[in-house]
Amino acid sequence: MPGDLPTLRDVADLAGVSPTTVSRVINRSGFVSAGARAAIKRAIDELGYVPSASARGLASRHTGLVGLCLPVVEADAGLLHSRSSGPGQGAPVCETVRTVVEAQPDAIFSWGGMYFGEVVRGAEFAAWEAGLAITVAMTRSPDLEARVLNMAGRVDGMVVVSGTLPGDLLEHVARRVPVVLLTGLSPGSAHDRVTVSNAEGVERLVDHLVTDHGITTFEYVGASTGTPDDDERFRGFRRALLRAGLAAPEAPRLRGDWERGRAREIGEELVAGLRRGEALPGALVCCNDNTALGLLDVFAAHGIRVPDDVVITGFDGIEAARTATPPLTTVEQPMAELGRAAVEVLTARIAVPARRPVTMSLPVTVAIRASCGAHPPAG
Amino acid sequence: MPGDLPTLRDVADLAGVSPTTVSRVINRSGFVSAGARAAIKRAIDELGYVPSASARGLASRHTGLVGLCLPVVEADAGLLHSRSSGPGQGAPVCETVRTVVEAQPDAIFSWGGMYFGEVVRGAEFAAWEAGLAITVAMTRSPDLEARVLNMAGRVDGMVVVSGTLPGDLLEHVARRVPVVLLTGLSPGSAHDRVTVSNAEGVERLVDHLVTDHGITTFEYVGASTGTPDDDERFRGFRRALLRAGLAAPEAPRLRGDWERGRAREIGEELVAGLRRGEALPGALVCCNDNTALGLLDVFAAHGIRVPDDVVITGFDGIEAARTATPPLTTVEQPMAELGRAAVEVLTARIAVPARRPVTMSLPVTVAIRASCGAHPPAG
DNA sequence: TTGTATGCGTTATCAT
DNA sequence: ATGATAACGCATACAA
Repeated sequence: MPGDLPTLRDVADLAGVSPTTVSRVINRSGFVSAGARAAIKRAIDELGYVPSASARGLASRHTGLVGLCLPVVEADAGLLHSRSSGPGQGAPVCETVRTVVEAQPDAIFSWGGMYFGEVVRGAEFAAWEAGLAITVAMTRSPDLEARVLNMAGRVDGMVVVSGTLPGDLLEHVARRVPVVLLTGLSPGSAHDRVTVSNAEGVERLVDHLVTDHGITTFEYVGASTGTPDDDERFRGFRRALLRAGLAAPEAPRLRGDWERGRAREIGEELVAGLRRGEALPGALVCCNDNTALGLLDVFAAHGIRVPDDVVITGFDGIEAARTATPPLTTVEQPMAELGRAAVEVLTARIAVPARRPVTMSLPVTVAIRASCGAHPPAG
Repeated sequence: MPGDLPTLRDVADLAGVSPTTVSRVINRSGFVSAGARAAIKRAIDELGYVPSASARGLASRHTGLVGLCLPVVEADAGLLHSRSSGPGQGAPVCETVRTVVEAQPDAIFSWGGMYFGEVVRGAEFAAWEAGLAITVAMTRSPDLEARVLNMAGRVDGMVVVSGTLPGDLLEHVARRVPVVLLTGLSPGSAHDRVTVSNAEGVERLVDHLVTDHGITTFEYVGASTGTPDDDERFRGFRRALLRAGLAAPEAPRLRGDWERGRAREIGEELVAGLRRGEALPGALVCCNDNTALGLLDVFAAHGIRVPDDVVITGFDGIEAARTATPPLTTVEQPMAELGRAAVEVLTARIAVPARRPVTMSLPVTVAIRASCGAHPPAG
């Protein structure tokens, strides 16, 4: 068939050499005469030849691709809902301009405020450095298993944000390709892992609250039980309090679900308690920024002043934390570095499959801002 | 070899059926008895079988992958520079916490302020809906050609942000897979294209400046010559002025390069001119937000008040535009929608290769904010 | 430095 | 509903 794509054999024929020789120049294996190389290059762009990754992968047993499994977050479902007629029929040209005075007042951007976008960027960077390409998927519900296995069959290794895959699926995947778990540790698991210093971060943050702001009563606002990152962060919280000789609960007494919506409900309950005469703690240390921002929303609505009436802190360092009112004191995770580190650990694992599992913990940054009572840096 | 991965044939043997039948259940082709299907499923997860995408792609002649070529932007090179020892040897565990009072004062995030992150997100969404996966690459310099062709050989189609690939490379790629150009039109090209209403957006914006703010003198701050998007935007600028009966230049008299850094230099020149007695125009209409933000930087430093002394507007709608001081009036591009639309056009093209090229233009939103003198919405 | 032969794991075609 | 068989396009021993 003339409409067919040119193959390596076509190039070889046109250049008057054997397929092997063509393969050699494609793979830069050397041992090719200058003349042959030139003839082949000419043939390649005369034919517009592009090597088939499928055939290469099949023959060489590796693909040069690494996969990234990201969680799907709150706003993602709601976004991108404005279905148009679709590009299927004809030439869909629409020339419209809308004018708005203030766009997306409370919009929560997806990918966790581009939070995971940063991870992708770091991962892409590391992959590029290693001569690899990346494929990305958000693990959405219908058909999750088929799609994830599909990715597993396509890559040399996968980075999985922990918690995004059911355990059995994860193990199925891991039987085929190396897996690096990102952020969050399930103790005893046999996989490589990249995480951040969750406990140490919160510990330093609380130290600051105790030492520099003299706060003595604390409440931790956690996520649902059994979430490794949350557990770690609470551990740091508790440790700091105990070291300071303050009372510390055995477990979080307030629990959200990482999301701003649920945090608002918790905020409302706190306000209701306040109305009943229950005092607010000196500080509410939240498991993440979204939770803290939700509380901020509610307190602002009820005239409760932060940090004057209560101090609020977060964890993550999402963009919205910096631009919140007041700006949020938080523990910043190096998201891009996490992505990069995960891919670096993965490539190391691919190179040496037998090496025992490694855990890499990245440093975090405590960002002191107004929500804990800090004054803006003197101009 | 026992360390080898199980194949479809292994599954067939264990289930006591032929490879064809196994293939049928994997591909949901139907025509398989319930008994056979059950036996096969059991065999699959007993063996931990995962189909090889390479083999599938080779046999079926399509991969279920679409590629995204993104441009590499200003800050990307500088970011991610903090090389550590690398995870290569041993277990690299570092537990550190740094404390900062205010992080990244002027940080320009990469991916154009996550600008292209939004595109990726939209593309991933559309791909997912179509049962496809995506692979992403920033087209970095060393080895660009090899890497891009690599992607081309791996996918069923590619979305290319226009301007990121040299023309001959683009054509090489396009000889093998369908290509959709994103944003920016090179007239006469034979590819599908997705863009936004550049001209209309700026036109409406200038209309607003003329009608509602009574501005009569304008200057357009463009990008380097021959940039399609910039040309379009200038066209809208000029059209609006002419319609209003105002003087309009034939071409931009001020030119940056899309980046904040160069924009600052332009700003300095403007300030120098002012010192020499040249008046500022009523409004500086910029080709993009970064350019506008650069001007804002310089004017703030020199005590020139925006919008009182001069009005500044942008284009794009990046996050930094919303949080700038003052918030920037701009034309917002629907980035995620662009990504989605591009992939939708691509899948349509893959389905019907012969159809003639389509151009899809997405509506933009004029976001009126303080930098043009608008008052915040009444509470 | 170059060529020959074989097999990678799946789908597709054609039978049955 | 199921099976046999032939590609698919390349890498990789191995031979020359």
